Amino acid sequence: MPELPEVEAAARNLRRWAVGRRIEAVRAGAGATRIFRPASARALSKLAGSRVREVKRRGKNLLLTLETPSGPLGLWSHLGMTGKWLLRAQDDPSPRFSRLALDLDDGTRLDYADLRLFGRVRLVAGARFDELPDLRALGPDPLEDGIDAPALHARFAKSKLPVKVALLDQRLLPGVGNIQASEALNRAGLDPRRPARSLSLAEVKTLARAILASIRFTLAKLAPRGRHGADGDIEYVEEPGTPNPFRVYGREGAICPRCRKGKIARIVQAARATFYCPRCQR
DNA sequence: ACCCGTGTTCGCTG
DNA sequence: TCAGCGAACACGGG
Repeated sequence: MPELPEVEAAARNLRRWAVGRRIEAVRAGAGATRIFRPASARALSKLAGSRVREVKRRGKNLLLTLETPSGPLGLWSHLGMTGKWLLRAQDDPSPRFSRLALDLDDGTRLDYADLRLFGRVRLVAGARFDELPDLRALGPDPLEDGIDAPALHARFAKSKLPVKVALLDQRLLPGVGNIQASEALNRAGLDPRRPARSLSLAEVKTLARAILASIRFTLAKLAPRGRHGADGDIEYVEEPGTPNPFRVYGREGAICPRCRKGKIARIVQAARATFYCPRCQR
């Protein structure tokens, strides 16, 4: 479920699992050529023998810095819709849909698994992430840098899009996705159909607080999901059958958690589902 | 069988 | 040049 909170959880996992570890072997799974760029065997081999130095996150992007004999190497990972980094013992089989497997020097193996293949993993020469246009275009990260409400208000003033759709623009607020947009607008009491340009500065400030609250709320629900195995330090993040952790997303027909009177409605905006309370979101 | 899905990118239009 | 729109990507789950 990769929006900012899930990607942040992935970044924390990767730090615990891999920082300081040496990558001893690399294996490409089915579909690797689709997610891994460049997909050549030579590019893959650059990973072997490197050591993981640092894991950062910007929006939904994971930025790993590896140290190779010939200097720093960047590994940029975007989870798409269904991407996950998972840790296994090297003796255990890879998870389903593993596309890339990295054997670490402590007997564990990092697997990048991705059912739908919308995720991407790519090498960045010299770990110079700042030189990549797609990354440079991203606005400040809400969790790391906070939200500059006046700046967001100024950007909204130029947009003809409904505020819910405008929130998905990663150049404004990287990391906010379809779920967090619905969640934050409900918390803020704002109608997702309103033109972004119609929001007052006070409303944008309320929305900014709501976005941070929603991200932190979701992150707190994700954090306890890591587990220690009985006889080792392997931690699994997957938790099948967990209940819907969201307040309005996926809850069409439920009583609104904000006003406790309206019923959550589902509408479609820009071909994506939006959940909101028609009674209290104005 | 049909519809839906946490994200991004591409081609087209105005 | 660019904001906005719809389709495309891929494949399992309900």
